[in-house]
Amino acid sequence: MKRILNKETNKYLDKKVKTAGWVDSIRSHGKITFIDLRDVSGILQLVCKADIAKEIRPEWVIEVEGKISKRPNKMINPKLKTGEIELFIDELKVLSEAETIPFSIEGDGYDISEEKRMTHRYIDLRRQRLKRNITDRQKAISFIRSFLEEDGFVEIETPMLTKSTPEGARDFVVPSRLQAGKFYALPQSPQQYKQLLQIAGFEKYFQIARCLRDEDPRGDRQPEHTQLDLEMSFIDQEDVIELIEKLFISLVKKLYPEKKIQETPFPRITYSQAMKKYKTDRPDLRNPPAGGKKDPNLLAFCWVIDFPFFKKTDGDGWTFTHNPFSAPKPEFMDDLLKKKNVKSILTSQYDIVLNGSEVGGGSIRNHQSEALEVVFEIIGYKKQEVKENFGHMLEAFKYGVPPHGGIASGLDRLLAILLGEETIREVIAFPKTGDSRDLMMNAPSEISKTQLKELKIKLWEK
RNA sequence: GGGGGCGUAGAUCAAUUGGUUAGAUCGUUUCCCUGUCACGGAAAAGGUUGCCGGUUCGAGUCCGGUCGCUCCCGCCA
Repeated sequence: MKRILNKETNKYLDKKVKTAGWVDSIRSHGKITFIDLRDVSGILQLVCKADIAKEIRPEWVIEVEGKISKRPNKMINPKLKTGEIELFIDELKVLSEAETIPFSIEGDGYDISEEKRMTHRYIDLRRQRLKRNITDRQKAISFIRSFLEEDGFVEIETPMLTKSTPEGARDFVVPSRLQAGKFYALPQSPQQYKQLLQIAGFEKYFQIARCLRDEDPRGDRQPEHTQLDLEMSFIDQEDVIELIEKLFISLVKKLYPEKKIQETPFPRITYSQAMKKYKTDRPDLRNPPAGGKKDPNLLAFCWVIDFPFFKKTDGDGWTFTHNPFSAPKPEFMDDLLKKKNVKSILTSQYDIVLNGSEVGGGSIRNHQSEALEVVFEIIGYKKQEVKENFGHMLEAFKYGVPPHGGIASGLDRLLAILLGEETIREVIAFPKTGDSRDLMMNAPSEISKTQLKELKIKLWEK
């Protein structure tokens, strides 16, 4: 007999079926025993004589065959999808025994230490809340994919092994064996590749991209996170904003109909207004609720625009505030080329903020190589450094560059907000801890002397 | 790199401000129970109070160190 899912048993009234799963709970009443069987689709109540149930324990994996019967009217459980039926066990087979699990998977699990939850993440993921989070995540990503594909976007994978760049976040580096002494970097974002894909003529690119940064994590930051990354040619800021608003609004409408978006189109606020009025560049625009209690279903998106392009470094030089490949706003192009009024040059950068969290950012890119070179000059790169680090970009810019721009949106943060989670760890299947370790795999870990030798790496004495 | 918080049973916490044998709930084990669904009832097991040292007649409690966990600032184009 073929095994069916618990949720499918509804269709097999008075028929014999086979199901399998984990023993969620056992309620013994002497001569009769009830077992809640949990599988990916939900819970099914099994009924059997005492002696059959006596030899099993919670979290054991079992397979049962038996007849599906309607429950007596008074015994219907409205909380279960299969609450009107139950399975009378004819045969029970233990597929796997289980030790007592180290923490309870009943309830939301917020009060259990994350150290324990992370060490046994595969047990924590049995929890209903996390099952929902992870499957909802997939639904959202699936929605985004089909939305963009219908709009003519092509999803293109870009390399994980790439080149370290000097500015921005610290890179994770990977030693090269074949080029001993040299290192790849894991991508902080597919920024350069997606621009090169515009030069290649794909015009509408997107990717559900993993981005890696070797910086200290927080509740809303992990060493690796997932972005919706996209880039388009022959467009301006309005096109990107329009696309993202349409995407986010339809995503919320389709998957979270109970949520309401406070204002559409999303309000726009300049960086200087935001700093003046809210003292932050990611303001929470949710209207204060009447009763004093925040509405968990309220979503207040906004765009923050008109960021300064440059800021002073600790020394007396300049650095960029967001992205060196951004174009200045058109009216500042002249100042940029002449390196005049550097402090007041505004970038075409736009950030999208949801309930006080930055959930995306992008810009119209600087597609003229002379202007890009000036940016590098302002931030003090020597000609040689520019050639070494960005020579490939400047070279590519010689061969016909369409005006282009795009955005990247942090999906972990977006999902965490939509699912009402405090940290993005709750929407990631296997997250890292607050100090970037994987407690389950015990990573990072030391590598063997042989591996080090092959890579020609000598460890520093402590 | 800097700062804060925490470490007591398998889990989550308590212990009246230093005083008898370190408790509770959940979980676990055994027994009873034919309609439960967080079943119910009875009983039991389970602790080097993270570790080392100090103060004290006496330390889970105070002090120093150490290890571990956690959050925040810096950092994160």
